[in-house]
Amino acid sequence: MNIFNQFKEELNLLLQELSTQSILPDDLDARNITVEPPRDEKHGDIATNAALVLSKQARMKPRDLAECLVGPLTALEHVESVEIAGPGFINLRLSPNYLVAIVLDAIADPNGEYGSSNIGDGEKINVEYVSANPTGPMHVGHCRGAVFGDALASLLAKVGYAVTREYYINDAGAQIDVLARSAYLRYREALGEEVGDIPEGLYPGEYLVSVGEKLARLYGDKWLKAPEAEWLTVIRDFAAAEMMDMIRDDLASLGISFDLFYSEKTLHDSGRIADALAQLDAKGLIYEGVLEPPKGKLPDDWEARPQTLFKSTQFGDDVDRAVKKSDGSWTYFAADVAYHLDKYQRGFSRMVDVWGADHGGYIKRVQAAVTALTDGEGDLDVKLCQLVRLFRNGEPVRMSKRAGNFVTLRDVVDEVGKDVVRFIMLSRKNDATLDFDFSKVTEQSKDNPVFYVQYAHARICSVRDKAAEQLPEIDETDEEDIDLSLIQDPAEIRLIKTLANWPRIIESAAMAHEPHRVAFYLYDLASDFHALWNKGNDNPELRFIIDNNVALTRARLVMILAVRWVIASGLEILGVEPAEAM
RNA sequence: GCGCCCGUAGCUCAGCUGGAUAGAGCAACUGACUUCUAAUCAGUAGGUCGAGGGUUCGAAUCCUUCCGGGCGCGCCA
Repeated sequence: MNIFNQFKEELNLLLQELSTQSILPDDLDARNITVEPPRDEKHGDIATNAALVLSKQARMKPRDLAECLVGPLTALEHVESVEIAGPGFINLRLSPNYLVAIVLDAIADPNGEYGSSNIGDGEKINVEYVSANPTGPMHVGHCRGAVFGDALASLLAKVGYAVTREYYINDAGAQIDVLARSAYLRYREALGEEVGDIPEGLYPGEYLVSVGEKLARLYGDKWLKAPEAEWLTVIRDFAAAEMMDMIRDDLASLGISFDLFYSEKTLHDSGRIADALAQLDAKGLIYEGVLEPPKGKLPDDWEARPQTLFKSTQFGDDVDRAVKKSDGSWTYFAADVAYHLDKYQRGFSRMVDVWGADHGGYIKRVQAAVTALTDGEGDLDVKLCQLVRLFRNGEPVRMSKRAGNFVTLRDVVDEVGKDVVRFIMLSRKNDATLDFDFSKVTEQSKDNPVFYVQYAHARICSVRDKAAEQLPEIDETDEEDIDLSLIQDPAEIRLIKTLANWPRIIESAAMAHEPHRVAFYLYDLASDFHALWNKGNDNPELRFIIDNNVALTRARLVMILAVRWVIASGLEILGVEPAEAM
């Protein structure tokens, strides 16, 4: 249920009617018409720009066209008044009783999840996120993309997409050999060898110690004197699997799980990369060539060199891209081409990748590959997550990878909790940097949005319990008998209007791939609720529980329980548990 | 040099894919606690939406040129 969509349908019917009466032309393009809540309450409950958008097509002045619509709109049920404003906006005012009833009934409806919709129409969509190299534990930098991707996936599911959450394991590159060598060193250490400082170029982290110990238990001294060629593959696979276990645990601490972990290595082993590149070749998009040197500062070792290139420029990229290294192996990009083709072949025309902002330069080439391989059928949206800057009491937290004192995802979750991390990570647009202050995010004040929203939820639970205690007869009221027309105060109506907006928020957030809008909405909803609560402090008649008035109390409980429901529903999308008490 | 992202109140940020007089929070000032949790609320003040030009009924939003900041820029992942 979405009252704005509902009125848009009514409006479309009216427009058709005007077409048959030849007041409007037959083939109207109504796509740009919006039916939405006006920014200013004085403009009523629902506003439409229909007359402005259609005036050119209708060859009428906007206000004249609007005049034609006023009559039929006024005749609609529950419409209290219709006004033409400004250049030709049409503002509708609904009867307050109707507005209250339709919103609260929709939220209470056990057969429909208020806010859910089916604009996705069951279409498959693949959301790929995190995809951290399996070479160590996850650090805070991964955190944001992890939460963002997870919440986006939930959001898309909420609007009717068939979502697959996917993690691409980069287990094929040189860094995985480094992991193997690092683990091998720890293996020797576990067998009693003195290894001293970890050499430059290997991973020094303590987390590999237990991997070395496990290897020692598994293989004894079998690899101790063996050349690298003999142990590399075995230890590499073992260590990578160990790292993935660790990463899965880290993700679980954030409440994140995936439908599929996809290994880059399998792309190489199965010949899928060669297949994908052959497809591009068949389309005439692969050639041997020499790239222009980049303008400006040249890399020190730059030299003209023939390469196997993909004509990504044909699809909007800035330069053509190499798919083979000089040793004949595939580039990372080649694997990614095959990976995205594979997603498409698995039925995902729609794909979303969540990357760190430092990968921005990579977007065009992958999109070019998707367009080329799917003849434009596939759609890849890439969402970049900007940096998270850590602070403690306003002071930046210094991190250096070399010193090994970088903050891990687990450190953060252990200190402030999953819910705080998740909410804060979504409290900014993905492409804006985010400041995360350990002291601020655990503060219990409205400066902290997590707390503020949780507090509203907890307060409602508190009222609910209090009401059951104070007015036991309340439960005897039949659901049908609740008189919602008792909800009349302007602050109450404002709250109802905010609730009415929830389906629009979900829908627009999902279409824009912007889960942060949900977090901002919840803050606004909590704010409306807190405002109403405090009006009850000033004016006891506006409290939710009115001792001698069961009917009114009942109606108000329905209202605030609706708020509670929407908050819980929104938090669920964000992956945050609502608090019953604080 | 080129590409992408960003620039909105003193600070941190929203702004519903082009709508009406640009909104919150923090900080500042004024006020509300024998309460359904004051962990909150109400009010005041604060703006050339980086700058110029363009598109149109209408621009913070789209196009263009500058200015300033971030990221990236032939085989890394």
